[in-house]
Amino acid sequence: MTPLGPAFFDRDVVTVARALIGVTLLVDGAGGEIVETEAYDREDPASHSFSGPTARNAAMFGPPGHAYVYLSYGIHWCLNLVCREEGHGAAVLIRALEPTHGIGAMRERRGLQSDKLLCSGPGRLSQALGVTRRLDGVALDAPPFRLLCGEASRRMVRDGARIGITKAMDRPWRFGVAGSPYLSRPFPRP
DNA sequence: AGCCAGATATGCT
DNA sequence: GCATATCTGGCTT
Repeated sequence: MTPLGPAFFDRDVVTVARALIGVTLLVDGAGGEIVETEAYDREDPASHSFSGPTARNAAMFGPPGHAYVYLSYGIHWCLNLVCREEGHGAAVLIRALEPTHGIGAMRERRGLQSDKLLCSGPGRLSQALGVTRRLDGVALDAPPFRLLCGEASRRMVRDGARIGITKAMDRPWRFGVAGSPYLSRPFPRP
Protein backbone atom coordinates (compact mmCIF):
# COMPACT_ATOMS: atom_id res chain seq x y z
CA MET A 1 0.00 0.00 0.00
CA THR A 2 1.56 3.27 -1.17
CA PRO A 3 0.19 6.82 -0.99
CA LEU A 4 -1.36 8.21 -4.16
CA GLY A 5 1.07 10.33 -6.19
CA PRO A 6 0.69 14.12 -6.19
CA ALA A 7 -0.54 14.15 -9.80
CA PHE A 8 -3.30 11.62 -9.21
CA PHE A 9 -6.07 14.22 -9.01
CA ASP A 10 -4.61 16.45 -11.71
CA ARG A 11 -6.52 14.60 -14.42
CA ASP A 12 -9.92 14.47 -16.05
CA VAL A 13 -12.57 13.91 -13.39
CA VAL A 14 -14.10 10.90 -15.14
CA THR A 15 -10.67 9.26 -15.38
CA VAL A 16 -10.07 9.89 -11.69
CA ALA A 17 -13.51 8.60 -10.68
CA ARG A 18 -12.73 5.29 -12.37
CA ALA A 19 -9.15 5.18 -11.04
CA LEU A 20 -10.33 5.68 -7.46
CA ILE A 21 -12.11 2.32 -7.42
CA GLY A 22 -9.93 0.02 -5.32
CA VAL A 23 -8.09 2.85 -3.57
CA THR A 24 -8.12 2.74 0.23
CA LEU A 25 -9.53 5.88 1.86
CA LEU A 26 -8.98 6.53 5.55
CA VAL A 27 -9.94 9.40 7.85
CA ASP A 28 -8.16 9.27 11.19
CA GLY A 29 -7.37 5.64 10.50
CA ALA A 30 -10.92 4.51 9.75
CA GLY A 31 -12.26 3.63 6.32
CA GLY A 32 -11.80 1.08 3.59
CA GLU A 33 -11.55 0.34 -0.10
CA ILE A 34 -13.53 2.58 -2.43
CA VAL A 35 -16.11 0.53 -4.35
CA GLU A 36 -18.37 3.27 -5.78
CA THR A 37 -17.79 6.81 -7.11
CA GLU A 38 -19.45 9.44 -9.28
CA ALA A 39 -17.90 12.20 -11.42
CA TYR A 40 -19.20 15.79 -11.45
CA ASP A 41 -17.87 18.35 -13.92
CA ARG A 42 -18.10 22.10 -14.50
CA GLU A 43 -20.12 21.65 -17.71
CA ASP A 44 -22.44 19.18 -16.02
CA PRO A 45 -25.99 20.34 -15.20
CA ALA A 46 -26.09 17.90 -12.27
CA SER A 47 -22.96 19.35 -10.69
CA HIS A 48 -22.90 21.85 -7.84
CA SER A 49 -20.28 23.76 -9.85
CA PHE A 50 -22.47 24.13 -12.95
CA SER A 51 -23.66 27.66 -12.15
CA GLY A 52 -20.24 28.90 -11.08
CA PRO A 53 -18.51 29.46 -7.74
CA THR A 54 -20.55 30.06 -4.58
CA ALA A 55 -19.70 29.98 -0.89
CA ARG A 56 -20.77 26.34 -0.63
CA ASN A 57 -18.88 24.96 -3.63
CA ALA A 58 -15.71 27.07 -3.20
CA ALA A 59 -13.59 23.98 -2.61
CA MET A 60 -14.60 22.61 -6.03
CA PHE A 61 -12.91 25.63 -7.61
CA GLY A 62 -9.84 25.31 -5.43
CA PRO A 63 -6.75 23.18 -6.05
CA PRO A 64 -7.08 19.48 -6.90
CA GLY A 65 -6.31 16.90 -4.26
CA HIS A 66 -8.52 18.60 -1.67
CA ALA A 67 -11.85 17.63 -0.15
CA TYR A 68 -15.23 19.19 -0.96
CA VAL A 69 -17.76 18.43 1.78
CA TYR A 70 -21.38 19.58 1.75
CA LEU A 71 -24.57 18.88 3.67
CA SER A 72 -27.28 17.01 1.79
CA TYR A 73 -30.97 17.24 2.66
CA GLY A 74 -30.01 19.07 5.84
CA ILE A 75 -28.86 15.82 7.44
CA HIS A 76 -26.11 13.97 5.58
CA TRP A 77 -22.54 15.01 4.85
CA CYS A 78 -21.16 14.00 1.47
CA LEU A 79 -17.44 13.72 0.66
CA ASN A 80 -16.03 14.68 -2.74
CA LEU A 81 -12.43 14.77 -3.97
CA VAL A 82 -11.50 17.75 -6.17
CA CYS A 83 -9.86 17.08 -9.56
CA ARG A 84 -8.13 18.75 -12.50
CA GLU A 85 -6.54 22.15 -12.52
CA GLU A 86 -7.50 24.82 -10.04
CA GLY A 87 -10.73 26.56 -11.00
CA HIS A 88 -12.27 23.73 -12.97
CA GLY A 89 -15.05 22.89 -10.55
CA ALA A 90 -14.70 19.14 -10.98
CA ALA A 91 -14.93 16.57 -8.19
CA VAL A 92 -15.59 12.89 -7.50
CA LEU A 93 -18.31 11.94 -5.02
CA ILE A 94 -17.30 8.95 -2.90
CA ARG A 95 -20.45 6.84 -2.63
CA ALA A 96 -19.38 3.61 -0.94
CA LEU A 97 -16.49 1.82 0.75
CA GLU A 98 -15.79 -1.75 1.70
CA PRO A 99 -14.88 -1.30 5.39
CA THR A 100 -11.37 -2.51 6.25
CA HIS A 101 -9.88 -0.20 8.90
CA GLY A 102 -11.22 1.07 12.22
CA ILE A 103 -14.43 -0.91 12.00
CA GLY A 104 -15.03 -0.58 15.72
CA ALA A 105 -14.88 3.21 15.57
CA MET A 106 -17.12 3.27 12.51
CA ARG A 107 -19.71 1.02 14.14
CA GLU A 108 -19.72 3.29 17.15
CA ARG A 109 -20.33 6.41 15.05
CA ARG A 110 -23.05 4.72 13.01
CA GLY A 111 -24.73 2.86 15.86
CA LEU A 112 -24.98 -0.90 15.72
CA GLN A 113 -25.06 -1.86 12.06
CA SER A 114 -24.15 -4.76 9.87
CA ASP A 115 -20.84 -4.12 8.11
CA LYS A 116 -22.70 -4.00 4.80
CA LEU A 117 -24.52 -0.83 5.86
CA LEU A 118 -21.54 0.88 7.48
CA CYS A 119 -20.28 2.76 4.41
CA SER A 120 -22.73 1.87 1.62
CA GLY A 121 -23.89 5.34 0.61
CA PRO A 122 -22.39 8.84 0.67
CA GLY A 123 -24.15 9.86 3.89
CA ARG A 124 -23.46 6.61 5.72
CA LEU A 125 -19.82 6.67 4.70
CA SER A 126 -19.36 10.20 5.99
CA GLN A 127 -21.00 9.35 9.28
CA ALA A 128 -18.83 6.24 9.66
CA LEU A 129 -15.57 8.11 8.94
CA GLY A 130 -16.57 11.18 10.93
CA VAL A 131 -16.60 13.48 7.89
CA THR A 132 -18.19 16.88 8.49
CA ARG A 133 -17.84 20.43 7.26
CA ARG A 134 -14.55 20.74 9.11
CA LEU A 135 -12.92 18.74 6.29
CA ASP A 136 -14.27 20.99 3.52
CA GLY A 137 -11.29 22.30 1.56
CA VAL A 138 -8.77 20.19 3.48
CA ALA A 139 -5.82 18.64 1.61
CA LEU A 140 -6.00 14.90 0.99
CA ASP A 141 -2.27 14.16 1.26
CA ALA A 142 -1.99 14.88 4.98
CA PRO A 143 -3.81 13.91 8.20
CA PRO A 144 -6.55 13.17 8.90
CA PHE A 145 -6.73 11.81 5.35
CA ARG A 146 -4.85 8.85 3.92
CA LEU A 147 -5.28 7.60 0.36
CA LEU A 148 -3.48 4.35 -0.40
CA CYS A 149 -3.10 2.46 -3.62
CA GLY A 150 -3.00 -1.28 -3.06
CA GLU A 151 -1.65 -4.02 -5.29
CA ALA A 152 -3.05 -3.90 -8.79
CA SER A 153 -6.13 -5.78 -7.63
CA ARG A 154 -7.89 -5.39 -10.94
CA ARG A 155 -11.48 -5.69 -9.88
CA MET A 156 -14.10 -5.41 -12.60
CA VAL A 157 -15.31 -1.82 -12.76
CA ARG A 158 -18.76 -1.14 -14.17
CA ASP A 159 -20.28 2.23 -15.11
CA GLY A 160 -23.84 3.49 -15.17
CA ALA A 161 -26.17 6.42 -14.57
CA ARG A 162 -25.58 8.47 -11.44
CA ILE A 163 -27.92 8.15 -8.47
CA GLY A 164 -30.19 10.72 -6.90
CA ILE A 165 -29.91 13.37 -9.60
CA THR A 166 -32.59 14.82 -11.84
CA LYS A 167 -30.45 16.29 -14.61
CA ALA A 168 -27.95 14.88 -17.10
CA MET A 169 -29.14 11.34 -16.47
CA ASP A 170 -27.55 10.32 -19.76
CA ARG A 171 -23.98 10.66 -18.52
CA PRO A 172 -22.72 7.24 -17.34
CA TRP A 173 -20.47 8.78 -14.71
CA ARG A 174 -21.10 6.37 -11.87
CA PHE A 175 -18.39 3.77 -11.37
CA GLY A 176 -18.19 0.77 -9.09
CA VAL A 177 -17.07 -2.75 -8.39
CA ALA A 178 -19.54 -5.02 -10.14
CA GLY A 179 -21.21 -7.32 -7.65
CA SER A 180 -19.73 -5.82 -4.50
CA PRO A 181 -22.09 -6.23 -1.52
CA TYR A 182 -20.97 -2.81 -0.28
CA LEU A 183 -22.45 -0.75 -3.14
CA SER A 184 -25.13 1.77 -2.22
CA ARG A 185 -27.18 0.19 -5.02
CA PRO A 186 -26.41 -2.65 -7.41
CA PHE A 187 -25.51 -2.01 -11.00
CA PRO A 188 -28.10 -3.18 -13.54
CA ARG A 189 -27.48 -6.52 -15.21
CA PRO A 190 -25.00 -6.24 -18.09
C1' DA B 1 -40.75 -2.16 -4.68
C1' DG B 2 -42.79 2.01 -3.25
C1' DC B 3 -43.93 6.00 -0.06
C1' DC B 4 -42.75 9.27 3.27
C1' DA B 5 -40.71 12.01 7.05
C1' DG B 6 -36.75 14.09 8.88
C1' DA B 7 -33.66 18.83 9.22
C1' DT B 8 -31.30 22.69 7.30
C1' DA B 9 -27.93 25.17 4.27
C1' DT B 10 -28.19 26.98 -0.09
C1' DG B 11 -29.57 29.57 -4.01
C1' DC B 12 -32.97 31.81 -6.62
C1' DT B 13 -37.28 34.97 -6.84
C1' DG C 1 -39.49 34.28 1.55
C1' DC C 2 -39.55 29.58 -0.55
C1' DA C 3 -38.45 25.44 -3.20
C1' DT C 4 -34.84 22.34 -3.54
C1' DA C 5 -31.30 19.03 -2.46
C1' DT C 6 -25.10 14.10 -5.19
C1' DC C 7 -29.81 10.91 1.32
C1' DT C 8 -31.27 7.47 4.82
C1' DG C 9 -34.24 4.74 7.67
C1' DG C 10 -38.55 3.08 8.71
C1' DC C 11 -42.97 1.69 7.38
C1' DT C 12 -46.43 -0.05 3.94
C1' DT C 13 -47.81 -2.79 -0.25
